[in-house]
Amino acid sequence: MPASGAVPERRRDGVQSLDRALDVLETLAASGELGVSEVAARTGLVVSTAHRLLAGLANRGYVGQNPANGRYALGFKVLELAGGLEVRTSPLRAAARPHLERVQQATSETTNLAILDGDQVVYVDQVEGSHSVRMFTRLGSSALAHTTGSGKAILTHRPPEVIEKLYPRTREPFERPTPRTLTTLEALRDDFVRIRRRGYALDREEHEEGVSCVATPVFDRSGLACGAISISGPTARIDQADTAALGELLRRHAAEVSAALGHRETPESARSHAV
Amino acid sequence: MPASGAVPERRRDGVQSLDRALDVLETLAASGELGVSEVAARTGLVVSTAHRLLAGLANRGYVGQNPANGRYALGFKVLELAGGLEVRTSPLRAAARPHLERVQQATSETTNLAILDGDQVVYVDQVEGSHSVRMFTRLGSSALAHTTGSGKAILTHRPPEVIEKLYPRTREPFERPTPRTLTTLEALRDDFVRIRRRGYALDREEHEEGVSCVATPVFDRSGLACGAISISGPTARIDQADTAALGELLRRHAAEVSAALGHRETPESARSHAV
DNA sequence: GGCCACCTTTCCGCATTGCGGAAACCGTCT
DNA sequence: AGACGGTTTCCGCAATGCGGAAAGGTGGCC
Repeated sequence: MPASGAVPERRRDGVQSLDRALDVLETLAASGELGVSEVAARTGLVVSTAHRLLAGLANRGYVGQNPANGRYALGFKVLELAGGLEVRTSPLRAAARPHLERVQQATSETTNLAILDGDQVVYVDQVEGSHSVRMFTRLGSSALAHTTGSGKAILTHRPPEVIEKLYPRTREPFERPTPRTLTTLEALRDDFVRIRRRGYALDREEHEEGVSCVATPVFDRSGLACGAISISGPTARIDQADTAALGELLRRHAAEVSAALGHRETPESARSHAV
Repeated sequence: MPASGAVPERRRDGVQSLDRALDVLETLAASGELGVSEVAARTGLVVSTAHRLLAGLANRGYVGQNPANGRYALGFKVLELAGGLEVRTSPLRAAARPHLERVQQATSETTNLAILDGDQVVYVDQVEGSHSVRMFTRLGSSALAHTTGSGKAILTHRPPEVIEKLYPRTREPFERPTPRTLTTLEALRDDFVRIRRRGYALDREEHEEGVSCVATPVFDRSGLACGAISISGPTARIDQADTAALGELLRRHAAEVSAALGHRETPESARSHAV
């Protein structure tokens, strides 16, 4: 592009065709089945480029084409990739699964298993609640750790220097999806103290208006808080329930999950890692 | 590339950088954590290219870099992609999950939920057996349908013209991972008849030496065989068990899963779709 | 039944993009 | 310290992928 008067401005990170292909995949993941031109419209690509990328992804099985209408959707090869990740979360998931189910049965609410990835939590497993109005977190989705019960439950047991690196004062106020979100390091630290005292973390509409969540951390054999299990649902219902009882229920199950992972329960182990 | 004497041979399908990036992802999925140079070695790329692709993937969260040693591994963003697929398998998985667990408890063997994708089956859920020697199928992995119990169970209920398109005589002998694999359309059809009579499919080391499998199809509300549930384990153990009883167990559970999906159980519905 | 409109797919010349050799950088082990 | 194994950055060259446009399909409307 001769670019009349503009500065060339050559950005040197990212590979264009790869970036665009990932846009295409994410678009399909979000929207289900789409035609080439729809993909092009949503990604801002021209159709011929969208088509080339889709064809390339289809060759490899990452997208599939409906033979009836020629439209494209995510292919099952992406599951295989996820399977590669799974080996890393597998012991945790295996240990937590039955407990998620029991907690779900006891409360009828959606229960989740989350892990920490940088400053985000990733939901790696869940059992859906039985209420007609229930939480729906897509598996594999992520959220800012400081805005969620699970995130705060895990962060509480990270050493302070890690916290300071993740949440430097210079970044205040932290991103704020709702008015109740904690936006300063001090507010977070205060909450960590409360969480440690109570034994469970609470999120009352800090991540999303109308939804609340109770969460407790899970520890692996090295004593690291490697994940968290949580109950989430409409604030009205969570408020109505005895949150202390929910917290206690989660704590008991979390302790069993930790034990299954080889964590030795010493009364202060949770505390020692906390400070 | 001046390419001394060779024919240019410009292949026009596939986007080079995308293809290579997918190679990188698949390598990481298969191997876990790798350094740049290891990735380069395994994919046949030069290190600078491998690094560029890894950096591009890392920008988007599809790979993560261990800050300690600089090595790369799959990132959690791939889970999010898989979550996009999940919405398509979700009702099936939700309906089948409890039954997989019960079958696993009753038999102590690994139980799987598989769907058909072209001529392959994809394992979309599983409950691991409790034996110390047990089947390990990675979630999201796929296998040639004609070599597996689940695949044959589903194919049995596909119309003959679909079967003929998938398995044309011209492709005989079909791919053959073990000596017992069925390699002709006729052999497959004979097996379909047996499967219909018995009510369950059997795979005695047709997919992998030493492992056998019993499987039954699951039907959705439109009467389509949308998946299969199966038990798999070492041939010795499967043989020792009463395969007819295993088949019957699976049939009962498969019927319940089908019912949960809205399939109306008419005695000949299975048969009518079969022929 | 035939035309039209919209969609997917293919084509091809141009220059932008990504390639890869080589050099810089960084930490560890001897 | 020095050397080695690794990651990361740099940069000129041309192969690669870009996108406008045309071709090929399909279904819906008159």
